[in-house]
Amino acid sequence: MPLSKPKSTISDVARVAGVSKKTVSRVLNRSPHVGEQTRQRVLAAMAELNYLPSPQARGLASRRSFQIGLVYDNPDPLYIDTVQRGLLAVCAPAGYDLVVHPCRYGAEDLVDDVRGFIDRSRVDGVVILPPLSELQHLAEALREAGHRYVRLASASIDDPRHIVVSDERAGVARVAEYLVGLGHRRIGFISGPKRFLSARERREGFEAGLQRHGLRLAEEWVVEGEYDFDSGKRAALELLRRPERPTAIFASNDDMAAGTIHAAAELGLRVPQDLSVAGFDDSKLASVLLPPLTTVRRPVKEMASLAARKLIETFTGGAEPPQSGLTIVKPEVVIRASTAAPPAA
Amino acid sequence: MPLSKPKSTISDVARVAGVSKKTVSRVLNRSPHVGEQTRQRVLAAMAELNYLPSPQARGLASRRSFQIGLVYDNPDPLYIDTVQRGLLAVCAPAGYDLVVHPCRYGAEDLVDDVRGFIDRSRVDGVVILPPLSELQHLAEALREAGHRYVRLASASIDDPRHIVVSDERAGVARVAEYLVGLGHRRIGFISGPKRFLSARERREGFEAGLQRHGLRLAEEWVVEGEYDFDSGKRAALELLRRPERPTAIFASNDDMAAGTIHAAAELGLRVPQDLSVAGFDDSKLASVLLPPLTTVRRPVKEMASLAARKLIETFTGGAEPPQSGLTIVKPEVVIRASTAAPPAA
DNA sequence: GCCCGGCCTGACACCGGTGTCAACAGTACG
DNA sequence: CGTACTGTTGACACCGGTGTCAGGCCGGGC
Repeated sequence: MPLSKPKSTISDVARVAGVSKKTVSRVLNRSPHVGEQTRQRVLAAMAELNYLPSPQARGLASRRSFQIGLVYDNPDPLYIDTVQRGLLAVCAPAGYDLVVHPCRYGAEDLVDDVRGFIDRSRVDGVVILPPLSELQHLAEALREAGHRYVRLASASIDDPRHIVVSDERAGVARVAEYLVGLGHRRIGFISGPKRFLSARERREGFEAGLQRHGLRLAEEWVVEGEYDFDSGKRAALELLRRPERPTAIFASNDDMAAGTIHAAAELGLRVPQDLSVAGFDDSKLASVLLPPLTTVRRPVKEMASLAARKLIETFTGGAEPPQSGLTIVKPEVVIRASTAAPPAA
Repeated sequence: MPLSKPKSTISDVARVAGVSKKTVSRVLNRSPHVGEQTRQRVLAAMAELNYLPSPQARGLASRRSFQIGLVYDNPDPLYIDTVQRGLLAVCAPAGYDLVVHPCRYGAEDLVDDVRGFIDRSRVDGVVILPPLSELQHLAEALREAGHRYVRLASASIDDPRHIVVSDERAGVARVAEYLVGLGHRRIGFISGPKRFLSARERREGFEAGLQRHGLRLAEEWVVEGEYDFDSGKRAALELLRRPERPTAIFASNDDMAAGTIHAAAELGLRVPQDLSVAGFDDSKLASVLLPPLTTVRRPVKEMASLAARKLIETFTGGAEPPQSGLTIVKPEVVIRASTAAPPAA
């Protein structure tokens, strides 16, 4: 079987354009010190020969791979997919490819795994998604090894140049206010595992929202789940079997909110007439559930694009470009049919 | 900021081990013609220096990138995620990285886009997912360009060495038989867009299943959807508003099945008492829907692993290894609460 | 008219591996 | 004992770019 057609090289282009390899290289890298006519000749030669530079050769000589890595362990595939598209929206035009590296949050050798990935693949930098992005020691290990990275996270836990933050606190607070506004007073809260920063952020945001209306979240209205359907259902059943039943439940992600809806059905409660349910993520689930779920949407794709831009900036940007300060995006509440006013007492 | 620590190179290893670069290279590539003691010395030196070969240098010299590409345009993120993990399960141990390249099925310049991706990134080969994998002209263009690829598809449409097939016909046939076995006779069928091979395959499978019980699928029981929630809901409403209402509906994927459940709810029909609903994909939706959805599960991860294995085989395998014949996997029916016997007449 | 500095350009080494080919055992064979 | 292998090893060019540095050209200041 024939290999791919013989590709033309920089030398071919140089010959056709009547210049040196180095000058072609300069054109390739948009070096400013190239005469306009020369540039045009080179560009014409490139076009004529259908020239594409070899990333390996470029990488070898310049110690850059023109690839960035995505490091994650996230249970929500839609999130991953959206992030990948958001990254590529910036990477592709800039000539970068995306190499994916899923790994395990709880793994003993997580740090070695990630460092090994970067060292082996020679990606120019990595984007780290939550919950991995919350691991301070991971980030520090990478920093020490001299690797470039940008974290996506739910709160500011890093140098502004290495992080994109979604202000989940504010988003969740808004849901709390919305529920209170509907008239709810007995509101259950299903939290994520406390070991995750995101879980703590969401809880704090919820409390902040309640406080703004003079209410507070009593400890007994909080049950901890594991961010998955089953734990959400269990937590909801626990809340709903209390003598004084909540009229609304906020689950810290959509999977647990789905579990809550199932729990309600099991107890013969109608959503939203008897119980309002809200979630977090605006996952695919949310719109397809019955009833469709009120939830919080983070601009995931935009966050990813911002992260890619930040990362690429650190490669190309000469000095420290201070224009890229702390990047914060604001989630929004998506109101659907799973929430309504509480039943008349 | 310091760049990553100075990496050790093959020359360092050679010096420490007291051999030539070439011998180190041989050890690296598992060449059989290396003395056992020499090999040990080299391995020891590698370990001591914490040596990792540079993929760019390897790639430059050997015209291989040790990366494979994933080319797709699929609306189901869980599918993508599962495929990625299945590919990596094989790629990682073999020393390959995965570069992702989502693209648009309907795009004018799809072929150029994909070829451009391969040429620019220099991936050693690509895996193509449905529905892109159904595009004959894409595969042919790649073959002509001398690129390696493996397709994942729902029917055999290529040289066995370039495809992994899931026998969706058989899977759907089994659902049909299952519904008939429950006692259903008036069964609606929501098909995918006819332009997709997968859609046609599923329909044929369904008809085959019915025929096995002496039944046939009347044209008026078939409505075409677009594989998404809304079109599924519309199609179901159309079926359910007929004077002679179906007692069961098979939707060609889970999103449309979810739409069907919503349609039933809108018409005041209970699932499964008044209407049985079955889908296809076993997406995340399926288990979380209320009621949970009877559906068809393809072993997606395994398919992806097989595809990766096939692809890598074509790089390394010397001659044509005939052992890798046509690879067919069988989907299975997952029975959940959305299906039951039809209501008594 | 001369010198200086800035802008363009090219020669050449080098990045870190692999392919080719030849040299050098050691062994079996005639 | 010479010959022909087979198996192991190294020298060296080369893959296709980039970094360094030097040189030629030009305009402006003295």
